[in-house]
Amino acid sequence: MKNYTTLLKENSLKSTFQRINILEIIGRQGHSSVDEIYEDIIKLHPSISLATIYKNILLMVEKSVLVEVPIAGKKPKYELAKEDHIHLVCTECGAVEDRPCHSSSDEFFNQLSLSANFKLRRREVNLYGICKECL
Amino acid sequence: MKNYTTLLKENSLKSTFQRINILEIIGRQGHSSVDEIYEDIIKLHPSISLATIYKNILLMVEKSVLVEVPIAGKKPKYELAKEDHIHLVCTECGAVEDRPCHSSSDEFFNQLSLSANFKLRRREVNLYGICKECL
DNA sequence: CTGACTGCAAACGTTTTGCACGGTA
DNA sequence: TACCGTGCAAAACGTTTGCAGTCAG
Repeated sequence: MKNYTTLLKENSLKSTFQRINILEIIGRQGHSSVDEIYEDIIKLHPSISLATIYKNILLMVEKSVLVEVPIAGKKPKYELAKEDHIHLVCTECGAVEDRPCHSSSDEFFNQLSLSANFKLRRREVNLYGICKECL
Repeated sequence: MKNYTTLLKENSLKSTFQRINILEIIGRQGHSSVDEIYEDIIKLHPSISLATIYKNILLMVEKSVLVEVPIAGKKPKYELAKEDHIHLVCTECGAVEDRPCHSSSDEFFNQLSLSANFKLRRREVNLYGICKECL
């Protein structure tokens, strides 16, 4: 487990109770929406403001501490920045699972970008379907 | 060019001026947000209601005539349902360009889903970066 | 000690809803 | 003609903002 205080400081953000908690929740849940974070955090810190969560998520996405994961038909989720991976998104229960990438498709995406004169910054692969729990 | 009246009827939707126009705009622009559709449609049909656009987009997504394309940090766009493809999303100007898929990465996604006991329904690949016009 | 961060409440923009009217099949 | 679809206005919702007080460094 990563030290979140250090992570924040490396990105010139002050280490506050609120931020640490947001990061811990996302770290634990894997992928969280603003609401899921809020629901979870008020258990420990009942006076936290939703606005604080919004402000911090915005800030941490800007600083690339967090990554937004947009999901068709749902509110976006947020995850800790980490190496590229694939999302399996369950359209029944909303769960999101990570899977490792595949070097040959990555290479294909690179080539494709190159040939389109496109400066690639981020890849996003979401596979929508029904997870094994929901089947 | 597809006949939109037929497309609507095949999906048991009545063919109205408003729906035809929404489909034509999306067909012409490729990928459109609600606002872009609205801005464009009021030129021809100044009395159209935004609510009508929302209702119809929702309906046509349900009927799989349209597909929602969620985009990190932006409002979602909508495209006509068609065969799988890849999106090049420019983070400068917001343009979205389509590119054909690659059978070997498709095969990888199928295998991955199979091994995860995941019933795959839809693939979504977005590559974020800077397009050649913006470079 | 000082600037950055927080909580609150109000403001804002977007999306949804209910209803009376109008248009398609 | 019977329903489905539309436009309008209001309501609901999610997100952002400004500000006064607080806290981390």
